[in-house]
This record gives sequence, structure tokens and C-alpha cells, in this order.
Amino acid sequence: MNSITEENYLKAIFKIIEKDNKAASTNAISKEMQTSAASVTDMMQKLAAKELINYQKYKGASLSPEGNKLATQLVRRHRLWEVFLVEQLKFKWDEVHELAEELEHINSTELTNRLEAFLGFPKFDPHGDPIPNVDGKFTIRSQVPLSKIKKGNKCAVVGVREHSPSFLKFLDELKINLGTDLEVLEIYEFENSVKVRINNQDENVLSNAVSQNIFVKENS
Amino acid sequence: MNSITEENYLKAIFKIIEKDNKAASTNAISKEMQTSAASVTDMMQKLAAKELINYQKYKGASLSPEGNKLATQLVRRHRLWEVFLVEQLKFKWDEVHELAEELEHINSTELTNRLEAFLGFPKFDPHGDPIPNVDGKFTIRSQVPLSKIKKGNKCAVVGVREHSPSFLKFLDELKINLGTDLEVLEIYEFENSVKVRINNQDENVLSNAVSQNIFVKENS
DNA sequence: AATAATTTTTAGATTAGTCTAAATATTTAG
DNA sequence: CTAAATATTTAGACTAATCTAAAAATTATT
Repeated sequence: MNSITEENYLKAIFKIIEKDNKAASTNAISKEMQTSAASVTDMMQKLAAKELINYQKYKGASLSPEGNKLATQLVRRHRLWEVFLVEQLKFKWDEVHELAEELEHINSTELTNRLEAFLGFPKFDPHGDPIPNVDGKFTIRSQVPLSKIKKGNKCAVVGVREHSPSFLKFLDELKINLGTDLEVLEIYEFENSVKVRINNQDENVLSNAVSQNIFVKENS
Repeated sequence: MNSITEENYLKAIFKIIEKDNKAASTNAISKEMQTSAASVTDMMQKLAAKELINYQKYKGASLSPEGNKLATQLVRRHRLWEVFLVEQLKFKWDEVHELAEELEHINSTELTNRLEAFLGFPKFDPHGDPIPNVDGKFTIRSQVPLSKIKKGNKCAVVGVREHSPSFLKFLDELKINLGTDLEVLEIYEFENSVKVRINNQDENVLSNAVSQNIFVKENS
């Protein structure tokens, strides 16, 4: 069996590789895990000995097939619990990450699969991230940052890149959530700010920092 | 904050005191926790230093008001999760203990209270054990072991004393569950076995070991 | 009440996960 | 392409939770 700590390291590596598309460096992992680089090196040796990662001194770590399977399972559990917390317990999308971070470590395939069925086999979590199915397969969906949408075009929010509570709460203020319809009314030269109409009602100007972190699907 | 290990010790002490009505001895705790007596002594000193228990060398441990509050909260979470697993995820009553044992350590009052509301404020868990409310108050209910019911009388199952999966599965075989109606048809001299009619249908003879472990409410 | 049996505590070690500081390797820049 | 800067690893130590073996205290039994 693997400890919760080991699981968290695997998840960190998974996350870093997903973002950077290259082996996760010791420093990147230590930053993600909020631990010292020395602790990371220790753990890399341990995980390599268990053949959960491929690791070479000074060269960073990647997931072995087995490690990838475990990490994917953790992502699956995390996102299913987030759906439960938001849809059934009525938590808000900025409140569920930490709880799911704990719930995901409850190691029961039966529990995970029953939860998935109970929730109706959701394909995406409350932030629009895909939920791997029982075989670890993610549902792929076409999505672009809002910042890429041309003036005059309409689209719908399908996800967010940034997951911090502060960003999510900010979007709440703007009445932007998953499924929200947006129309790009204007794109300003200054910092590429965009003026959008939100759900055919309010208009608002969004900074590039915001529009880059909202994923949308353009209306066809 | 308290570690999961500390929480488990508090729960063990709670359970022992509930059963024996006296300070929990080192040996009783080590048996409950499946650890050595030496480990228990160490932990008792730690919990006493935190003022979660009253502990005197060689005299056993009892819960302080603060420790009792924590233990009750764990019992509350454990039983609420059991209700969720059985009622929503369709687990059987003999399958939920271990999972609830993990879920109970997720330390969020908000989560607990929302779960309770989601489940409709249940007062008893799938084994008939009372669920403490947000203030730690248990619902008291009159109940007697089936072995105390007189010949000819009718009653309904409200709980079980023994919680082992093997006992619970055995009751399943007999079609005995919470809410099942029983009529005592005969009491035999030999070991006080009882013949019962189950839900006005099957008849079966139950050993005293079984009838002592089924709690019922006599029909008025 | 003295002694035997049992229970509990203490002493000393072990493992997992962490740290800091020092040493070593790699990368970057002049 | 060497030297400085940065990244990584190693060494050694710490804490929490555990263990076994030995010592001490309590309880039970003649």
C-alpha cells in the first residue's frame, strides 16, 4: 500500500507534467508540495524503488505506467467528490478543493464507482475539468481561452484554468459560472481587455489576466 | 490540531467507557486499538498533556469535556457517513464500517452539517445506533434484547448489539433487518433459543447468542 | 500479609516523513 | 569555456507513532 504522502507526491508529479509536458524537477515538486527539496529527493528515491516513477538523479521524475494509473485514480476520486459536494451538498465551487483533497485518499474502488453511478456518471467536475472514467480515460472537449475569441462572437464558459478561491469568487461576482453565455463586444488595445455581455444581460470589462483563465466553447 | 491517531484513541476510550462504565484501562485500549500497551501509555500521556483525557498512572483514562466533545463528533460523523453509504450509495449494512472509519476523520463541521441536512437529519444509523446532533445530544429510545421478549409477544427490530459483518450477513440470511417485525412463538429451555415468526412469514429458531444481540421495541 | 500473577510503565530502538546545512552537479553568462 | 549562479543531493538530526524487553506497580490468591 501507498501512504497518503506518497499519493500526494504522485499527484504533484502528475499535475506538473500535465502543465509543463516534461519531467517534473525536484524544485517544481517541492514548490507544489510545499516541502524542502531534500524531502523531495528522499521521496523520489522511495517512489522509484517502488517503480511508481522514473527517476534519475538531477533529471527529474515522470510517472511509470503504474504511477500514472494511481495518479489518475486520485484525480478521478477528487473530481467525483467535488461534483458530490457542489451538486448534492450545495457547496460553492470555490469551497470544495480542500475537502476533495482529503476525500480522494479514501481508497476504495467500490466507493468510487458507486459514487460515480450515484452522481450519474458526470464527465466534468464543477470547474469544468474532465473526470477520468473507471478505465482512466478522460473526455476530451474543444476549448479555448476567452482571450482568443474574436470581437462579435458568442461562446459559453466550459472551464477555468486558474482554480484559486479568490479567482472563482471573483467570477461569482461577475455572475460567470460554468455554462454562462458570453458575447465578446469589444477588445481593447490596452492589455487586451475584453468587454463581454454576460448571459445576455450585464456588460463587463475583463482584464487579460481574467480572460486567459476562462475556457470557453465558441458557438457554432 | 489532533492527528488521526489521537482521534482514534479518543474514540477507543469513548467506546470502552460506554460499554464498561468505568475508566478505560491501558490493556482495554491496547486491545481495542490493536497496539501494544506501551504505545497506549505513551499516547495517554500525550492526550493528558493536551487535556483531552483524565489520566493517572495505573488508573486508566476517561474523557475530559473537550475530549468527550471530540469523540462525540467522531461518532456523529461516522454514523452520518454510514447512513449516506447505505441509503444513497446502496451499500449493505455489513459493508460500511471500515469506510466510515476513514470518512469520519475528515474534519469539517460544515461538511458534517451539510451531509446531515442532505440525509434529512437522521436520528439513527443503519445499525440502529443513535446519531448525535450538532450539539452532541443522542436520541434515546427504549429498546430491549430480543431474548427478553415473552412468548406470544410481538416486536420490531430497532438495532443490533454485535456489529461484525458475519453477524449482520447472518441476519440478512434470516431476512432480519432494521424495522423487521418479529413474533416470539416459542422459548425453548435448551439455551433459551427462541422460535420467531419474521415479518409474518418465515419461522426460524434463533440461539440465545443471536437473540441477545438483536435490540427490539415491544409492540404496545 | 506475603507472594504470585497480572497489568502498566519505562527504557531504548525503529520507521516515515520532515528539516537545515553542506557538498556536488548542472546550467547560464560573461 | 571557465566561473558564477542555480538546482539537486547527501549527511545528519528531529518528531510522531510504534515496538520489545525489562522494571515497577497493582491485584489476586493462598
